[in-house]
Amino acid sequence: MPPASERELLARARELAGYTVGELAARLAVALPAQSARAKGLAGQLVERALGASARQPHEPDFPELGIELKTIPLGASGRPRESTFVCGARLRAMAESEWESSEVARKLGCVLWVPIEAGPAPLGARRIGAPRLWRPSTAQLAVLRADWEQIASVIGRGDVELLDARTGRWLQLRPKAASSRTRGRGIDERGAPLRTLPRGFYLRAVFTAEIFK
Amino acid sequence: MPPASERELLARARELAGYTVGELAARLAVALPAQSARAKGLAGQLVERALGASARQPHEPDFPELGIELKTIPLGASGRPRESTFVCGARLRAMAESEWESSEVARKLGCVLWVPIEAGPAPLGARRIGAPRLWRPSTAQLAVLRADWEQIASVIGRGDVELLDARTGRWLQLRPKAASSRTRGRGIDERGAPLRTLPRGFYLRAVFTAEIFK
DNA sequence: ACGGATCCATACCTGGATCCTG
DNA sequence: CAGGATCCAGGTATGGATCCGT
Repeated sequence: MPPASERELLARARELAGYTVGELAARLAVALPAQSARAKGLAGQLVERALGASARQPHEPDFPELGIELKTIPLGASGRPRESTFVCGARLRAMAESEWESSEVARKLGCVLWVPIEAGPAPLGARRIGAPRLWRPSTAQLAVLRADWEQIASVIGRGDVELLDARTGRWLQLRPKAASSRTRGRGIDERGAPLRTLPRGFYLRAVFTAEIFK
Repeated sequence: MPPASERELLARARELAGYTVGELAARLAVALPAQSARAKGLAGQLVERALGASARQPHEPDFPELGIELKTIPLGASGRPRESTFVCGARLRAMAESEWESSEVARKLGCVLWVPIEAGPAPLGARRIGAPRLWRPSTAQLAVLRADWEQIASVIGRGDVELLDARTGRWLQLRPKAASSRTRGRGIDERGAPLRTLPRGFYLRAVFTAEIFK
């Protein structure tokens, strides 16, 4: 079921291009909610299944053997991304001991298969899947992403996550990642003591992913 | 919905006595599985709901305001318990810093409302709920429970949980508490390093609970 | 008889992302 | 426009206990 090679993965992804999300859902026998707000991550999960992404352990890329991460991304009529892209959850307690090279962000972004999906206002079922793009960051891109990550990680590592907001970082940012603003996860404060705080995640700004789709 | 006093809780529990589990399930609009092996904790959950146990945070007793823990217990025709009683899960990593006075076992056992339920072989739906008993351990009982707990906790605290088995402890024992023997939870080894091991829980032996129902 | 194994319900967490005001 | 808020699916952890082979 999982693709045996990068080549096979790409071939499968190309076959999806042109189909609508509704057609894909029907093929996988999945019902689409009527309101798109009720289906936020659904298209991404359908594409995962269609491409044979493995049931993975947390922190693993979608295709562990290939080291490839899958991301769907909504493109507007202009061909530009309409939303930022979620990269991964931020593990606040472990951030102080993390380094860029071994970070989850670096591993997730090392190689990404982007699958564009037509953005609204069309109903989700009518939106078309686009041509996939396999991307590895350039040296210049990596340098910026790393600088953004290191800035954010150092603040979190000091226990000052509450001082950060989504304005930090040129291309990579930290934003809430939770069911609601009342959700609490585990972090650490300035003294290293346990702290219940809003869970956060790393996101790529749309201005950056637009570069990839230029 | 939660009882306002010990008196009110006991009154509610007395009203349940004499009903069958099937009658209680019907009143709460819950279906009983045909095989009793598929319904292991169900009677306990039905009684919780019938008595108004609060949706609690983990580590809290069932009735936090009253400091009372609810336990159902299967009694055979002889009036003796047919099973051991689960007390609470063992938090292997935190055990080294725990003390009996503030332990979850001591808090759970400080005051227990026992609700007997007729044991098999009758089908679950036909088993009758018995007369409740509000129990606080005697000084002598507490001393033994504490000694058992301290013996077990010291071994866990050393990181030697793998050396323990259910034979340790006169009245309180440690046994597996998991979906299967392959399940793994978080513990620590002799050096304090993280260890994935079988989750365990504290249980009261039936020879002990038999004392309470003498 | 009892030590080890297992079963259900429900809450919580994580990964999939997009929604929605000011 | 974009920062902050939110929504679903699926897996894991926990609390409710009893099952069952030796």
